[in-house]
Amino acid sequence: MIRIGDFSKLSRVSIKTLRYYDDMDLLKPVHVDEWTGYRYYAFEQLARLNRVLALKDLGFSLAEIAKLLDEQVSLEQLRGMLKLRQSETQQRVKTEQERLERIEARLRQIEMEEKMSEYDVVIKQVEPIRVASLRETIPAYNQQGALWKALEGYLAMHRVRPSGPCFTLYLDEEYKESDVDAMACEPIDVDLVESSRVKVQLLPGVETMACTVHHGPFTTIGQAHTAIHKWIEDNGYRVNGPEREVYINPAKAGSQTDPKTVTEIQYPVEKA
Amino acid sequence: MIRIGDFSKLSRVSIKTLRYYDDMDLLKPVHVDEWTGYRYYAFEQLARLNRVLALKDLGFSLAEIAKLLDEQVSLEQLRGMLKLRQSETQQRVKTEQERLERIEARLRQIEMEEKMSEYDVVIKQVEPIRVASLRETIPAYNQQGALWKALEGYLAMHRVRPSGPCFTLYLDEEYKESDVDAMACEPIDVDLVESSRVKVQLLPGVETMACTVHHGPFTTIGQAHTAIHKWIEDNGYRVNGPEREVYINPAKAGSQTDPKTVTEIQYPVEKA
DNA sequence: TCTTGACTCTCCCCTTACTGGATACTGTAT
DNA sequence: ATACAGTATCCAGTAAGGGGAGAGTCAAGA
Repeated sequence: MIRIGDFSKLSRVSIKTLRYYDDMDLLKPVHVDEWTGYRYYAFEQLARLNRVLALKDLGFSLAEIAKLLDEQVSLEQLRGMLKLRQSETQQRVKTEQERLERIEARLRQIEMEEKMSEYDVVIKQVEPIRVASLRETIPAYNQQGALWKALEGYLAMHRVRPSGPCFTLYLDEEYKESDVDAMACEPIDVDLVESSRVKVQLLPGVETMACTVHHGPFTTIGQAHTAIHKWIEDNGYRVNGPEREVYINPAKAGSQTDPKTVTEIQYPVEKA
Repeated sequence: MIRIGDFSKLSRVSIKTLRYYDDMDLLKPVHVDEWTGYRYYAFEQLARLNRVLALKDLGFSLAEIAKLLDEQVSLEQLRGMLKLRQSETQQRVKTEQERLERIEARLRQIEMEEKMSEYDVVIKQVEPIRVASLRETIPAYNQQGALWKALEGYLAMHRVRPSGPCFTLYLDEEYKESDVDAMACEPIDVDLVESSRVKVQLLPGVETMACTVHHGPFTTIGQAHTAIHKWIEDNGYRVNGPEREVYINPAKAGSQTDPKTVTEIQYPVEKA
């Protein structure tokens, strides 16, 4: 029987860690002096400690290891736990590799432009949402006035108030300067009768939505779209659905030049 | 100005997290009511929050992000931080991939042998160590008696006591049944004069040493060597130096059959 | 036998980026 | 006036230990 310091040197595991493993019931000393509290270990315990370290190295938590060692687990269970470990580790590898891609994209970006981008793009999950919508082909992006007037008038008429910020969906498959297929949406909580123009629908959620925020007048919103497109390409994504413009802080009276306007641009994407 | 719940919904960041970012000085509300403590945010703050999230996604800690955002950092510094992030992330990818290999090796092993191995192999770092040594070609592994008698006699004569467990180094490049080139080593702290047979030397440290523990008589130590060789091969390593047998709990009087014997087998390895 | 220095003990705080809960206060709609 | 949703602060906990304080223990030399 040897004391903790010697056992620590033999195993090259710190004293703190050994005491912690004692507390966690992972590796109890063979004897603890009743009066002094000194821990005494046996040489044979090195084998168990090695097993603990080996399992830790495979990615098991200490709680799992304690379970593995003390309730003797069947080979089938062990295999299952290893498979789980395997898939979690694969997931982590993937996550880190994607992070690496994003870092490299950032580095390329500052090499190219000699500055940090104005727009920070973040991937978020968007929940399904119920909206009152009005879809129409409009002459150009910046001519949505009539659309919103009609939709808001309809809601007001039915005494329904939106439950969140309104947004436009752009449904063209590709970029168009004119004759834009746009859908104005107002999120609603309650029921609402439809009309020939105004439809109520549940927009499906989006798992991976690339989002960025534009702060400034509508006239410059193209910059945000450009930045997010660039980000999507640089980071190995691909657009796979209609984008949204969410009017977080809408312009006064639909002004095109109100500098206090805040808009979130959202593109549904997938890994290319 | 909006309240924290609405800001949370807009940003899809939890209220708890927003309060935490306030505490951490990452994102202060534009206004805090003096009487109620209510936090009020402005729409414009979404942009900063997005920047925080984007940087977090690149792997920066919150403290680093706070620094990045508040002390405006030069482009050069930013590039440096990104490079650092890059190399750390590459390191993590590598670590996780190696872990994956170990998991897969374990899975293969239980498929093959239908049981968990007796021996758990762990990679450890071994410090440089000063030893008194006696090197000789001996007839077979299990005939080290004379070697140890001579070395221990010499130490006793000079009133020097070993500072740790003794071990044997096997210096043959390949496996040999007979005429084994072995070196008996006793770690020492103090100075010691050399003799024609006994030399004092500093054994260099080993970064990656594959270690396992054999618990049982010497006669069965071959199993441990077999197991560790298999592990080394299965896990994509290669032996790159002389192995050691460390006599953690030496057999009584050099007995070959003492069942209480504990020996650690150490092979210096590198990634193949 | 005494002393000194090395060891060991327990207890508490710290790390990261939050989450959950308890309890109290505030704001708004009916 | 009341109910209820929203918000506040404070405390505890997470994984796997690391660092340090203050007190007790062990072994060797004088």
